[in-house]
Amino acid sequence: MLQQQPLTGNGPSNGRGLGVSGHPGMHALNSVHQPSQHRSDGGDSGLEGTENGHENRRDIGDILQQIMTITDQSLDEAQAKKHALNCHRMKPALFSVLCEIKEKTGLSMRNAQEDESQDPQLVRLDNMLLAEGVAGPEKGGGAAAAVSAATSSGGLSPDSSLEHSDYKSKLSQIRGIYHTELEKYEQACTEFTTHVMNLLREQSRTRPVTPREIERMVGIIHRKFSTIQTQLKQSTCEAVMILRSRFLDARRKRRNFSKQATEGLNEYFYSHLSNPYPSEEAKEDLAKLCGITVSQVCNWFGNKRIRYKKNIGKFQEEANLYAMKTALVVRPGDDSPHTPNSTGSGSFSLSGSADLFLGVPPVNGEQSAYQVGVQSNGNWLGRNSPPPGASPHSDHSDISD
DNA sequence: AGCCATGATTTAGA
DNA sequence: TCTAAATCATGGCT
Repeated sequence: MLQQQPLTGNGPSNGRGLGVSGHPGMHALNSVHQPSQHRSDGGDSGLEGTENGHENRRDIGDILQQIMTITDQSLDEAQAKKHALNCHRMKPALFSVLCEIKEKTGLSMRNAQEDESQDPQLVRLDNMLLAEGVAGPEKGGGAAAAVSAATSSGGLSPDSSLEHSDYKSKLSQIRGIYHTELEKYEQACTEFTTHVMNLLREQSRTRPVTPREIERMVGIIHRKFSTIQTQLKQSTCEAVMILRSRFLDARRKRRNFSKQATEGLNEYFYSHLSNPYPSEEAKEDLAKLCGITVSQVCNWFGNKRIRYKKNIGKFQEEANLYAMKTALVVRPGDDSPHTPNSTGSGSFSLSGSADLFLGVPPVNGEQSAYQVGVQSNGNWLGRNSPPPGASPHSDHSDISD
């Protein structure tokens, strides 16, 4: 590399100043030019101390002169000069001077602070897309996780597999669009970068283009495209969120339980009418039996209790129906206490015997056996909350006492 | 469309 | 944390 020292700090330039003194970085050039005005001075430090140094300074001054007058010449002349400059033995020196000047100009300052540090927002979006199964590997992952989360927390019954596939297909649609767009952007980015790099390479024949400048330019392009990508990711996230909220919003997708499930729940309810508070274990059994979640069982019992209590008369018929049903399968003499499903039979008939102490369907609108039994015991209908430790395990005895 | 049934959610209390 | 009670929101029937 050529030494730069002799090119700077050499006193005032001539009045002509090469016509470039207005440029922010051109004071250096002025200084560069200056030696040409004092060619005979000699005796300076560095290169100036040698014959070679004098020679170099004179050459650079000549080159700059030529550059500055180039616009006054015809195109052919200019081309010839350009060629001459390209072939000039001092070209590398001038080139490095210009590089140094460029280094100090706006481009280097402007982008200094833009240097990469991962955008936290982008990281968040990436993580979310990964979690949702939009980004990352195609199979399993987020989509399946979202679906399983939906079933476990939202309480969708297994027969909502239709919705699952719907959700999956919609998610894969979003995924498809996302990846297509992402690919497009990446391709465009690559193309554009290549184009710009070619352009810079082309320009590097006539002006100094440092690798760092190319790097910065590429950085700028990538940042621009990354902004677009962020927007794409944001939109994708929004789409997934909307899809998810619709899918998970159980209210929106409320489905009545299957007849079998409702029957199972009712059987338990009416056979434990004196204390319709299933234990945790019983809830789990019921959930399993009815193909619903434990929380749905809780909801159902909560609703049932309050609605039954509010309008016992309305539920009389239903109560009688289940009383008959249950009575039919009661085994005479079987009074062993157990949870409904402890036998694993899938029927609540055995435990039902406890509350069927009257077991007789009422005739034409009279108070039902359940009603009499429950009220005479002053149980849950008369209180605001269940007794501490209320459990179906103990409720068998509280009526027959 | 209107009504009722029903599953889910919210709020307050113990 | 569980429950009662009120309320919301949807399904399904007429």
